[in-house]
Amino acid sequence: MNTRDKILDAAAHVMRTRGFARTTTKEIARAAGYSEATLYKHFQDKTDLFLAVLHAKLPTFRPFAEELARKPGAGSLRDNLAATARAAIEFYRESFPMTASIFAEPDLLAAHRTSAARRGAGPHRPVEALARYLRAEQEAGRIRPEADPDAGAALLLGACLQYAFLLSFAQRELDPQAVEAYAGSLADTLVTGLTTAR
Amino acid sequence: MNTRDKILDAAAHVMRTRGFARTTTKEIARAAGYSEATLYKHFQDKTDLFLAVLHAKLPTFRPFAEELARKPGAGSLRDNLAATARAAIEFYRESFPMTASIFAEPDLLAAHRTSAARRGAGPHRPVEALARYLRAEQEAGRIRPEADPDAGAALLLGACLQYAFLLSFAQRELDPQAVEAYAGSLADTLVTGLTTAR
DNA sequence: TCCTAGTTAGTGAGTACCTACTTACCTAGG
DNA sequence: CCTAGGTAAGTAGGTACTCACTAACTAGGA
Repeated sequence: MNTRDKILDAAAHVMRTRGFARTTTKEIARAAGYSEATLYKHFQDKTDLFLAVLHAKLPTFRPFAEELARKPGAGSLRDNLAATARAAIEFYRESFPMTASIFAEPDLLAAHRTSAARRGAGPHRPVEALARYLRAEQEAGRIRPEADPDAGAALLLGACLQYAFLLSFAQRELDPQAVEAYAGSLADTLVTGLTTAR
Repeated sequence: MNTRDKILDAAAHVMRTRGFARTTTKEIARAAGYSEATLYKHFQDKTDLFLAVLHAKLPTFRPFAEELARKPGAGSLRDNLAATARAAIEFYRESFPMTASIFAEPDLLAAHRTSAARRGAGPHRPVEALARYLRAEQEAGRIRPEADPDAGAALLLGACLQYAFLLSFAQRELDPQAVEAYAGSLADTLVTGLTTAR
């Protein structure tokens, strides 16, 4: 692992523990095992370093979205949704602390938003992926035609985001059994809504 | 309005615009129209001031929760849920920037969590209020008995939280027409799920 | 095989600035 | 005269960032 990556690793670690705003260049340098001046050989300034950390270390939903794209027609709709909910809770749980803390720095938020948009990333992508899957199931006839796939996707993933938010707020760990039960009842409630005539 | 309240107002305003972490005592004092030293006549230190701001200025869901408690049996379930969604989006939209930015300061988050718990507030309260309403409707026979009111509440409010989150991230204003349509399709999707047999 | 010059990766010791917080003082009302 | 509310002018410590420097390695010409 080269120096730049070591610095990114250390910065991500310090950001997660000390919090975004309280992270100092001195602390990052010490955690990485280099001097402060070395940071500035590899990054223009602190903002540049933070954007690089966000780019490199924010978890991505892409692998699961790709799996979801292969699923229409296979497996039960309910189980697919429950699996999506479990993956989404983990995804949001991992990304939330870092994402939320960017809101403390409006300037950084703006910079991150533009750089993320340029890369085609963004927080709405999971919802879009799930909505695409639901539309495919709708065309395959497994979801009733009047249903709204966008609303369905927003409901399921919103509940997952909220779950992760509450866990972060309470500073609790994930309990796999509780997640399993929660994801299941979300899927049950949602599927019945999507598949049953009024 | 007394000095203390003026300071709280100014602090809340600066926190919203400059961001939580970047807010300085000097800036608050200037915005309030007092000297920096005056802040310390009214608050012990900066943390004490911030906790007071959070206590005084965080929006509350209580008025709407109370209205919701009077509703079971009156009006259509769908319209009640759509109204709840609209209120929740506004509530989350207002409280999210401040709430999320606390995550940048783990120490402050912990302090706020304990002080909020002591006052009986907390981010889970809206979900609980909605779940209580849904249970009442279930007992009144307007929701099928096998449905899970907790899951229903989590789905609806989660989607609203997510909507507010995305708006904050995109730094867009609320578009009442879009909110109306969004809340409606959420309620439609959810109600069908809660009221129809499989 | 040496000598030399350039490059790369890193650092110790600062600097200029900003921050939360304090002190000594003032002033008006009761 | 005392006290509550207010201030100007600090202080001590922390912050991002810079600069002059070193040591190790590389390339290439005589």
